[in-house]
Amino acid sequence: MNKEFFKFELLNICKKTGARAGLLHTPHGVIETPVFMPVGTNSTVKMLTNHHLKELNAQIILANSFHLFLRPTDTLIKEFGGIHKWMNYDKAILTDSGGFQVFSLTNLRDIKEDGVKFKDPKTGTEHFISPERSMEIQQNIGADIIMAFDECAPYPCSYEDAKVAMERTHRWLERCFKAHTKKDQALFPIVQGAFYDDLRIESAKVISSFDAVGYAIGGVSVGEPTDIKNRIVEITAPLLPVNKPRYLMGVGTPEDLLDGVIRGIDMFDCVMPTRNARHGSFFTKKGRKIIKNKEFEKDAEPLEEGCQCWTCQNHSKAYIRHLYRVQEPTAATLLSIHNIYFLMNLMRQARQSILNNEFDTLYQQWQSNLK
RNA sequence: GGGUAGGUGCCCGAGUGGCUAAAGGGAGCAGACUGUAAAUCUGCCGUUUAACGACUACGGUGGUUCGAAUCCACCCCUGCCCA
Repeated sequence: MNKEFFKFELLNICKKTGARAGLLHTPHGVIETPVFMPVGTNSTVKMLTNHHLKELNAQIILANSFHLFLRPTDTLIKEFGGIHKWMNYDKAILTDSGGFQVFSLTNLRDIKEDGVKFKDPKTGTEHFISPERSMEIQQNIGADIIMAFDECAPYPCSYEDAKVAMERTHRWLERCFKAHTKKDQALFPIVQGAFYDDLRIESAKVISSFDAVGYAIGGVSVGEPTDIKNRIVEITAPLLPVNKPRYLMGVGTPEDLLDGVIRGIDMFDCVMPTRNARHGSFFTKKGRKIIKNKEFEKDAEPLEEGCQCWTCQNHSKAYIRHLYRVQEPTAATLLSIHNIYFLMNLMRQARQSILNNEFDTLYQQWQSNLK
């Protein structure tokens, strides 16, 4: 165990909702939960610099070991003294294992018991990643939190396929823990089981039997309806150790985050704020908006009234719309800042309301905002 | 004045007798995106109609033909070359 490096303090469980607020201590700072973690696949949050991340007060970001293994290679990052030195970033970093690529690179991979054969999407070069190899890669990269190498099943998915993927994930988890030796890195196991309640329950139990710093729920937001996602989280989360952080992988929209928090989730990540920013849309309390739309042509107001993000403090919708339409990359930067701030700020507000035992009020407020 | 290349929908541009409301871009309008193969992808885009359809359209006018953006005649305009 990594008790000298990691500690989770569960500060409060909202009396009305069961939502949780806590502190996760890492070798690179304390993370206030619930938290939204921006995704920086290639060791940068797309369109942003470390300066932006500091301004946003990001406490932890993600990177992807599969992508970094291909380029610049994990060994190069190790030569540079690990990912924190590599990208000159001193806050916490989490790397995904490559498990999600097992799911998303459908036509470029071949899953076997030993591991997965992948083709580099850019060059076609074939590579092999096993649980042991994933651990080695992630230990070379050197993030604070590393993820188990799992198999994420698609939606929809037959019971048989879901079961096979889940059981393999469990066997791989055993191998991950055996291969994981660095004490200053926390290895999070991942619950699978697709959208079958009994599989999820079984997986949650198996995963919980491993002594870990935190636990993740994977395999959601792969195209399923919201109510199914919520049901899965609802039956899975309570089966995970109470006094450990719970990470819902790949989620999501502002509403998804609140849906997760109220079901006892502490950590989230999603590409949505940054990808949608690059594609021209931004979050508001009244839902997602598209900056290129004509309605914003002469709109002198910020993206969101009262928003304290740097973008909203400095620029109008009309200006950002113009930048987007003439394909100035700065538009994507400005929208990324806003979107990430929006989700991080939502989690800050959630945290405060949980500490006050009134998360229900915030939750209901959001529901009515959207109507 | 002579020669030559051309004039196509908002713009660029393909098309040289029917399969053409007319390829493909761009612009415009709208939409999608959930552990990032994504600064990407999708739909609409002459007028009218809910739609079927109807109407108008390939510089202009006239002609050949069952049928013309495409062939013929004359005219107008533009680029380039020579005087």
